Amino acid sequence: MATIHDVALDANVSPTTVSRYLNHRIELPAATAARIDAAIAKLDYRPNLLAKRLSTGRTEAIGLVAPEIREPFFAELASAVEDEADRHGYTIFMSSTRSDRQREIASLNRLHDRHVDGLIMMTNTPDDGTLARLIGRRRNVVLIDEDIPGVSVPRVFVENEIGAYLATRHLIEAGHERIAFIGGPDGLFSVERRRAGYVRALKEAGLPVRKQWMAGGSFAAVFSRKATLQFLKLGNPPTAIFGSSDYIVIGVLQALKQAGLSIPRQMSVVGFDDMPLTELFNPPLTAIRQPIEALGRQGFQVLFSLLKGEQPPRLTTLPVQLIERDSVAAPRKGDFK
Amino acid sequence: MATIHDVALDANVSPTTVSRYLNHRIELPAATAARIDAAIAKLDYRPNLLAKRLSTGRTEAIGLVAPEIREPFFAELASAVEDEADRHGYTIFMSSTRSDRQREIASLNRLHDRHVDGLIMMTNTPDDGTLARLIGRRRNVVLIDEDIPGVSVPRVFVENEIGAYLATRHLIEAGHERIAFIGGPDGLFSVERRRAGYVRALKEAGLPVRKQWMAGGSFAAVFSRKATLQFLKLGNPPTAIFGSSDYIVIGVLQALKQAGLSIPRQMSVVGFDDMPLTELFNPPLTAIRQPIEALGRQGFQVLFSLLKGEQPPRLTTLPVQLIERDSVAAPRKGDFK
DNA sequence: CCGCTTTACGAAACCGCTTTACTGGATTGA
DNA sequence: TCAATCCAGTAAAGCGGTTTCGTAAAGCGG
Repeated sequence: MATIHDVALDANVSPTTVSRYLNHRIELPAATAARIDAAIAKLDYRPNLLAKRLSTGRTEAIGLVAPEIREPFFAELASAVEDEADRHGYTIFMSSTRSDRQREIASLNRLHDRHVDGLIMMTNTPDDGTLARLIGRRRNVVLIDEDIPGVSVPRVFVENEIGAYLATRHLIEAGHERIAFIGGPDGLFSVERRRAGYVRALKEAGLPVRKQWMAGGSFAAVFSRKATLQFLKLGNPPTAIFGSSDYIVIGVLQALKQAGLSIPRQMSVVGFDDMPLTELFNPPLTAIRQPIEALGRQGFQVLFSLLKGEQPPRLTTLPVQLIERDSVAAPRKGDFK
Repeated sequence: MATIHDVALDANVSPTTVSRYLNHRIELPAATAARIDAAIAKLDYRPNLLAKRLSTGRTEAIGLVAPEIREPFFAELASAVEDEADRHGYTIFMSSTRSDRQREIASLNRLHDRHVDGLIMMTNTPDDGTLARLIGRRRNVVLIDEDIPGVSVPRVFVENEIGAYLATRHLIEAGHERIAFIGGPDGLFSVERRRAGYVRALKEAGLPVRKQWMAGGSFAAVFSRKATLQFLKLGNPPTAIFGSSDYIVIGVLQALKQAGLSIPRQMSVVGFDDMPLTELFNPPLTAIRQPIEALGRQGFQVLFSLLKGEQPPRLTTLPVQLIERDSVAAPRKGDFK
């Protein structure tokens, strides 16, 4: 394969000139430029990226760290990041952490190892400080979707509290008074915010906030399935469930199906995320839509400006939106139990 | 940051020795090894990957090229590849081609540019020879899921023909005699195979193969929706539809909903892929399951052996399986039209 | 004790690009 | 006309590893 030397030789200039010409660090007389262009074409020259990277110390790649890239929410987000990155000449490395601390740390170390120039990080397991400490030492990290307390890197979030408020109010407006909430892992920032929005809507409507109608602890579907079955056993079961993530709602759906309850006739359900394909669910899911695409693009933009040495905003908050489909109806008192 | 020189200095050996020790190309007396280990720990030395890559010419990264990584099928597959790659010390670059030839070519060029050591390639647009020519020049390419005629790289496919046969026979056994088939883009290998399986099942059962019950041309949901509505307008409409991909079935579902037909009472539907979440669809989808995970892992394995200079099998074919859910029932003659 | 093998390691070239510091000649301003 | 400036480049030193070739010293068999 041709190197920059071969091109230089053929064009009768020095490698320096070729390099600077290609990197737009010099303006050459048309004749010289033409000779170089001709040589490049003739030799089918392609700069050796490996050499370039060693020389510049930059990889023009960024890492995207998510709990599980195969899940629609993250897949969609990854796709947006990739597209935005591609348009700026960056490629992306993806890694799934399976919500495992060790894998999260390994991803962070990739940044340290110059695998990538920067990192867009998503986590959904509460940090005990390990992650915060590690991130504190790194430059060029952007946090997306979920906070890690104690770190000061730029963050891009959505309006979690408002979204939960909207969802809950939607249920209240449909006539529900017994509304359950299923959150995710305890201590997780977004979960707390969503719980806060739920509580605010209830209080505002003068409805009681009952501990037995609130569950949490994990995003796993098995968990929310159990929680839902728990709810159904109550003497005073909820008539609606707000799941603080669509994954949680999947478990809710499974539980209701298992219990033979029909949605929304016997139980109304609202999700959070509005991840792809939920409109094809049975029934099509009413949910708070996160601006997944915008989240990804903004995430890259913020990282990009960080890489350029700029000072991006410390916090970007993106709006959410209630998407009404068919999983919410008025409650039918005494319909069961 | 500490370099190999610093370590060498501290351990009182040469960089050569450190390098060879770290790459297991030499066996050192315990004392020397201990000195090196100590120096590494003390200086928190991490090999500069960029230098290593330039030096070896290897990146220990592979590319994964798919039409659209955000779609569940590819997301799942990507996840499997990533996991398998990770376990062998490889990282993966993903890119979505949006079924765009230019983007496919760009991905291939990444391999040429030493971005990656190898490529796992998926395409779903029939090739006019461009791709085949390009791939012919590249080493270390593995084709997954879909063929490109005229290339001789290793391939990993599923039993497309058998899968379609199973799906069709399943419908026949349920009592259907008017079974439609919606394929994907014309000329696509997997689509042809699936059509062949469909035809074989029909013929074997002595059922007629009718052109007006067969559609094709694209994987897009809008397309299959139109095709389905076409079917419904026939004087003699099918009572069951076999969609040669779950994406196609999504369009079918939309059309049937639009037409107010219930599944499976008025129309039975079978999909192909069994991508994640379709069990939550309305109704839960009966489909031929592709072994997505195995496809990804095998794909990596084959590429890996290619990278090691071995001769992997030219063709690996993985088995499929019929997953029965609730979208198939016996036809009810004269139920509509 | 001599020649040979093994052990333990090192010097230096190399991977291919970028970048800093510099130069010889042409142009310009005073 | 002479110094200053600009133009069009260049030589050479990195970047930080790997790898080839080689050697001094120790071990060993006869």
